[in-house]
Amino acid sequence: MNNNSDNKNNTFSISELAKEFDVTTRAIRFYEDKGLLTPARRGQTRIYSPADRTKLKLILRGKRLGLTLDESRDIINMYNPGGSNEDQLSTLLAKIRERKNYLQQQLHDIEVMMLDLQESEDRVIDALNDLKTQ
Amino acid sequence: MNNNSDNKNNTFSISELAKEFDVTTRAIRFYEDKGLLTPARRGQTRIYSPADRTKLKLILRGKRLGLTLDESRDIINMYNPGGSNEDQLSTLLAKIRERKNYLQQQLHDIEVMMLDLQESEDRVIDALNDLKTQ
DNA sequence: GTCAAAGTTTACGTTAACGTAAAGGTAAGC
DNA sequence: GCTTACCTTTACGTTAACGTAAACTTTGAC
Repeated sequence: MNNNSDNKNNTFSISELAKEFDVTTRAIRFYEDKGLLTPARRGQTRIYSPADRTKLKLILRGKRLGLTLDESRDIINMYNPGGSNEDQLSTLLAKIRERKNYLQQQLHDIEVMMLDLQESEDRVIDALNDLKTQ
Repeated sequence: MNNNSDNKNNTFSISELAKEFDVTTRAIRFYEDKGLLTPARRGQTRIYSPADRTKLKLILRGKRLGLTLDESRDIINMYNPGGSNEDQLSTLLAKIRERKNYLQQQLHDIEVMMLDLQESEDRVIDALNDLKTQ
């Protein structure tokens, strides 16, 4: 056996995750600083579980949707109720629904922008054809 | 007639637009600094046409989708071919398609996140029901 | 043992997108 | 003429999300 960090238990090194998701290790450590990830350690070295990997995935998805890291952390926390107090649950429910509404708005924005771009594309294609059949 | 800036020709003052879209006048001027808007002037005062208003709308839509102002400017410029050179048109076409791909990715991200949030919402609702029927 | 690759911490630098004064011009209403 | 409301420019401040560099340790391969 020659290279890979972990062969049996499925865990990941920081550079493995960095490669897989095409981010820098600096970024991953930064997410940890901000409290979004809390990998285990073997000595000094960080060891990432599949759960950590999933969280990173969620973070990056959030980024693509224009969320801040704080917002992504909130969303990640939404996935496991945790505090079972009724007030907390209600607050959480409200947040979830607010998020869904925002996503709904984004969906609409994308639809409209897609249509606009499609029109632009059509016009550009027409213009190109005009040049060629000239 | 008592207040509004313009009664006949439909133009807008900076604060009118600021109110309508719920942004600050500072932000609107900033977009101008960055070359995204170029309103007419009456003396020093900025006067916005419906076209300017539309551009502002595009900018804000872009923001909601996580675009930078530079990217939004690019997109706005995509809407009118302008330079009719063939190379330019091809480049433009490529950009448009790249944008569409990105939006496609975002659509997928939203779908997935929506589903995840729906599951979370269901779980939270169940938890709340459990508390009440306890 | 040593060399390169990958890991670590600490810390200063950078960019985007405005916020927030400061200091002043202009026009309407009283 | 004075206030009030809205406009202007100039300019320094701020936050988020890392980049980049320095200085050091650990580890597998030869």
